[in-house]
Amino acid sequence: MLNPAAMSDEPTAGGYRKGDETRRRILEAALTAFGTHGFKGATTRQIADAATVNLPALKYYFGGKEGLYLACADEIVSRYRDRMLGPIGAVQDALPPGADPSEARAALKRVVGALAELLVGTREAEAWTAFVLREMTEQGPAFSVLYDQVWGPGVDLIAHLISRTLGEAAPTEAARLEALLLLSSISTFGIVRPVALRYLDWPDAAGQRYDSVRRIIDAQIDRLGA
Amino acid sequence: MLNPAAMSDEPTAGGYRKGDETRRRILEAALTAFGTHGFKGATTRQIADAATVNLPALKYYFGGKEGLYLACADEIVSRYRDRMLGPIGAVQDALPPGADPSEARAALKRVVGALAELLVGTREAEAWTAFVLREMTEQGPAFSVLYDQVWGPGVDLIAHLISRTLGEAAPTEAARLEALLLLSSISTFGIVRPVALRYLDWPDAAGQRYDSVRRIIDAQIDRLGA
DNA sequence: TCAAATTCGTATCAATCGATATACCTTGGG
DNA sequence: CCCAAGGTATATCGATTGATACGAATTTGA
Repeated sequence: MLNPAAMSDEPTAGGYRKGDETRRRILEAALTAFGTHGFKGATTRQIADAATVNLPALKYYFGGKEGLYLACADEIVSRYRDRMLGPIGAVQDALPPGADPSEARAALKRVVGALAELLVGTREAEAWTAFVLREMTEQGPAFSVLYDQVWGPGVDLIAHLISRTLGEAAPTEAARLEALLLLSSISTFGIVRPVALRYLDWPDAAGQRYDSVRRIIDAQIDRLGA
Repeated sequence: MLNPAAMSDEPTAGGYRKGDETRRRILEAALTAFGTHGFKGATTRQIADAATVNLPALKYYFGGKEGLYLACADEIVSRYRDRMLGPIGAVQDALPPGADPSEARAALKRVVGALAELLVGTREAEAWTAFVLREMTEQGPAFSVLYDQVWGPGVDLIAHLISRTLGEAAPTEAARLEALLLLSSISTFGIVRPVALRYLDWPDAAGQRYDSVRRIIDAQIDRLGA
């Protein structure tokens, strides 16, 4: 086969090893570049250079710039699921329909905590968050997949947990708004992290520092419905 | 004079009237374009077309694309001041050093409310918010002016009011973090407004709708220190 | 009204970017 | 060892972009 990009999303099926590794390097470089500079701001040469491959490799593996962009979106969806589906599933299992509001509050803390750790605590997620938020703003080619697979479900889940925390049967408009604002604050803190760290005089957001963020968010959740 | 861009930031001094109007049209189009698509994403032809001028007009009035970008940053600073300096001054006048925490809380509500109205309630501010937040992320040529004149003072003020609300003499790290998260949630709601409105089934963010946002933020402030 | 300053429009250049034609090297099954 | 499939590298094309040379049109003050 001449062009892996024409087949399924997964790495080359039969598979020489080397190709998958190259593919991964390109994807990694593209995530950073697109996240930092946006679709138009990132150039294919920049990405190829950062991945230490030559220009045609991008076409070879992803069919072109837009294909690479969409592959990045899929990768973000995949990584989001890898990190969040566990916590989410555990929460839903531990929260039967008739559960207590206090249990819902604890579940909300767990989910939001996991999300905050992902978005605020890891340096790599900076690019993903910027990528997703940018796509929510510009509504580019990857909008629908990111909205349907990441943003929408994320807000829905948090809105649902908030509403359960408040003792409601189903999310009210206020609960959904509260969920949007909560998710927004975490997302943005992820994006503007360099500036936020500079403002707080923090060298990084690891360890104890990240705990401060989590403590504040937990306090916000504790005060829900007060 | 051949090139107004070479002189002071303000509209042509001696001044033919028509030039100022053209200059304003270009600036308006550029704010929208840069806010929506970023520095590289927006093209000079696009901006010229939207402003119904020809291409060389951009060089004539702003010296080039980057000059126009910086002029946009200055314009944002200027508009931010026009809308916020009033409320901010009123708050500081009404809040002497020995004031009660409850007064500080009311002041915080007024300032954040004014900010929320500006960022969430007006459609034009969508571009400004996107512009500022993008610059905080990418740290482009307009970073320092926006950080020094808008972002930094804004967070500082809110942190200060939060700390006063909590009865502290000076902002602690927790207060500054809380301020960052509060400002982040408002900013992002401004950026992703189209998506947020779609999620909430709102046709727009005007009137009663905007009141809902304000009510939630007020409730968050009420719960501060609880 | 006239001349100077200002503003606007046409045409075009040079650089950059995404894409690709084409040939060469590498890998692995037989 | 061979050869087909997989992977890499060089060189270049066409389109777009920011910039600008140059002159025409308009506005202002005397």
